[in-house]
Amino acid sequence: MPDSVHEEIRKLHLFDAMAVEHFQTLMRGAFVQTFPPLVDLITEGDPSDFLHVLISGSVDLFSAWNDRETSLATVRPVSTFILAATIRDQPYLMSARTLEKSRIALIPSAEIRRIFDADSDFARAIVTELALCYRSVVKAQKNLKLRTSSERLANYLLRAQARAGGQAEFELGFEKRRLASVLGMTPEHLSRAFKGLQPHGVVATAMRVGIAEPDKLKRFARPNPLIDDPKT
Amino acid sequence: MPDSVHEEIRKLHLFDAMAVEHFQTLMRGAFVQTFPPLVDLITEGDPSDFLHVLISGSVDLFSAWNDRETSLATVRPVSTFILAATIRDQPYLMSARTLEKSRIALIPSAEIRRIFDADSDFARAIVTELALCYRSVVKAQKNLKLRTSSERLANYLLRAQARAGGQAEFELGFEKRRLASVLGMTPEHLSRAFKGLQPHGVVATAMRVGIAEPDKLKRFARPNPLIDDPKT
DNA sequence: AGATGAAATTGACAAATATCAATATTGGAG
DNA sequence: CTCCAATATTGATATTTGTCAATTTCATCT
Repeated sequence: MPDSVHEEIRKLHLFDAMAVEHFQTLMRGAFVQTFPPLVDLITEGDPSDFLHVLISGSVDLFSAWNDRETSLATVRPVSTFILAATIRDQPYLMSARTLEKSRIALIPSAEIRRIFDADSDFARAIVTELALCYRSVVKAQKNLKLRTSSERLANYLLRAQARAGGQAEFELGFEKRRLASVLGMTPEHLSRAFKGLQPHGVVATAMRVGIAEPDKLKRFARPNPLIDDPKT
Repeated sequence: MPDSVHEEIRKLHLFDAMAVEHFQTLMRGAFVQTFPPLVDLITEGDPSDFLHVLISGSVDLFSAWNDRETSLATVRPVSTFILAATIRDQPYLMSARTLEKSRIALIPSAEIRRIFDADSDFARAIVTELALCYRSVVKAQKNLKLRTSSERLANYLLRAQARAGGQAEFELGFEKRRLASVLGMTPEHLSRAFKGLQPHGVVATAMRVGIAEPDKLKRFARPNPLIDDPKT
């Protein structure tokens, strides 16, 4: 594995405080692989053999049951995924597939657990990371249970706009069918939801979205930091 | 705070490995209070001043937005709640209220964070606890996004039966209106969902539920350990 | 035991969301 | 640049879920 990747992983909050020798141990057992788009990386129910670190590209975390399937989250670089399964040495709860060509570092879970026992700085970093993950799922749960689909879309667009730097017009970033799944609705319904937001100043063309009057949209969306702010 | 309570808290996985002196420090700053039913303990958005440990009774974790409200979980003794907010020193994401008369130990969050930095055994225990919490919310999310309300009810009943020791008839444990909220539906709809499960062998009378033919119900519910097993 | 108020159920209806089929659009491959 | 296949949209309709009002059941207090 090239040193530049080491450095990038080391920069992650999860790894930046641990002892050098422990980090090197982890990296010795790890390897980097490049995957084409739409490759299944892990399948829910499988044993959690590797902690994954997404270096570049993007990954969809999803789950299936009884012929239905839903997207639970999108992983963007540089970050880890399926940390909880690794820590608990339990099967994955979600499946993962690449959305585009992606470079992923794989660190053996057994090593992670071993170093976790030996390095308390690493253990503390894991706590912070897990608490953050936990809170983000709680927010997703509130979003889903307390809001209608249009409200979820409206708030999603406001968040996407903030992520894009606050400009009035921005790229949607991924396919509408996946957005629909993330938001918990069908693609057809999403299409109509976009239309329903037109009176609130949303202009959607292909992959670009414009928010004419953010205040107007906000009056409809009623964003709330306890649901929508990824930082808290 | 009486010693018997110390012992009970000490028995919790979260506290059973930490150094004695650290545990005692925590207990010195802590206090126990008894609350009547339906008392608001915490309100989402408030700073997380205390880690709560439920000694007896039961507590509803819920959230509100825009005049709507939903139950997210029920806490049963003996366990902690709002650990993630405490660790991250961030506002609570959920509100909490007692469902019945409850005894609750309150441990100052600042102390928890201090000992967390000093005691690596404690830090490790927190990791395990958080990973468990995280996975349980992911399961709840999958339950909500992949299943219809009848399917959620059916699987809930199977889990409740397992919790009650597997007997054919068992107590529901709490009000149907709250069950409805937990399952993400209205009380009226829940009432109809119960009826809809009659052909699958469910007999519901007041607070008691009977499952005549578990296999029949399972064929409809299709329980899945990656959603329904609280242990994995 | 009877009265009382909350919770649960039922019925009629409305809204939200999904499904299916048809058409339009779009982003790439050659 | 054009065609192709996937994606997105639209329309019509079905299903699921929610709302409101009326009624019944239940638990509890006296």
